[in-house]
Amino acid sequence: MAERTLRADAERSVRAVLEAAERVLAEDPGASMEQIAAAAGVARTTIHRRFANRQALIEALAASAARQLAQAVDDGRPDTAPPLVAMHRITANVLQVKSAWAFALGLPADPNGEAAALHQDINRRCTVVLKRARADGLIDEAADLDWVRRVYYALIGESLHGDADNADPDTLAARIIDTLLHGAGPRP
Amino acid sequence: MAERTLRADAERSVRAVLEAAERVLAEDPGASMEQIAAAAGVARTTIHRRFANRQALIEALAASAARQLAQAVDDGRPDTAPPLVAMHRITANVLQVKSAWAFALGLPADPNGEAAALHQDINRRCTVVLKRARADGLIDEAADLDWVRRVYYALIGESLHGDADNADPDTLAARIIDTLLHGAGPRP
DNA sequence: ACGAAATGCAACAGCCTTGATGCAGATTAG
DNA sequence: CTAATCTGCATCAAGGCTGTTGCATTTCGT
Repeated sequence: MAERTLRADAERSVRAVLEAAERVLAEDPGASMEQIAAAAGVARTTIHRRFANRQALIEALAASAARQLAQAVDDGRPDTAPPLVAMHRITANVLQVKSAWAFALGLPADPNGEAAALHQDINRRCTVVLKRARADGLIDEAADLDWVRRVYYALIGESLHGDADNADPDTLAARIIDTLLHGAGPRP
Repeated sequence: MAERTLRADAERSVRAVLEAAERVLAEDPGASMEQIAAAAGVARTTIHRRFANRQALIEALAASAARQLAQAVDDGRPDTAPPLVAMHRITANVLQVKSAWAFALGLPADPNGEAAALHQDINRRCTVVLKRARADGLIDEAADLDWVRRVYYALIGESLHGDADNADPDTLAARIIDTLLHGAGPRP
């Protein structure tokens, strides 16, 4: 993992390839290295110099995206901010990262890969926030927190499908949390 | 569309191929025709006799699955049964179909294909049920029904990810509808 | 039982993709 | 500036997948 420091231009190439891979593969998961290289403005051989296999590229892509997602969660201060505030900030942050790396984050995580560990860590932090929310009376005592977390993820994922929809992350986040906590039923 | 009546064994082959395609492609969307043929217990050439292209096979798969999904919705009597009953029955039915044809139903629908029309029809029926539920006071007057429908779909999709989970469709359906209507917040 | 339909098998050509290699020129670090 | 690094380009071999065809054999419909 600890690759010797790359030269500046090489690092730029790697980033360009990863971003191009996200764009191209999102539209066609079976796209060729050639297509990815073209989208990155790079020769195909350059990709092969940095990533041995197609799979190596994919794993690097997944790991990169997972790191950004973990950062997005951390930025919301899940351990210290008031639960409702943390949930809102985290949701808004995650929405942005997920919309930019939808393909990479939807990848089946290799159990021994870096991405899997990161996702597990994210799950932990998410559960922490939910527990704190429950302690504050925001979530029902009897609720199955694992199910709540899965519903939360699903709501985030669904929010991203709305294309030209209201693209403001804060508005979307508000709706997600409102739906998560209160559902669609009539308000008192 | 109106293919001349196939002989009984031919029809069996087609079914076997579609079921095998669902199984194989769900695990590896890039799997070869050879793998699908093997899983179907059929020679690769037989597939090519019934489906000109790989794409033709995929479209047929999507259409077949969409038909079953539409049937599952219809079986819940969305127009006549009491909204809550219809929602529960439809959800349970859909869960079963979706778990059996997850890959095919997740396929990007060709706008001019049969599958797209069916999905549109399903959306319509779903909206009808939701409107009836709102008229009965089950859903808030101010709720955005389009969002509610999308959340409903997302909850169904999420429920299928739980593998060896509680596999009883009725239990899962009950949780889905409860979450959709009330969320995770504290109960009165 | 008879003819039509369907299947398996083998073989083929065409195409695309993957990796690898060598080399000349551009870019960067110190 | 100078040497190391990086890149583009051209090329190559190997392998896999697709779609098709011909023929012998089995299965079905009536």
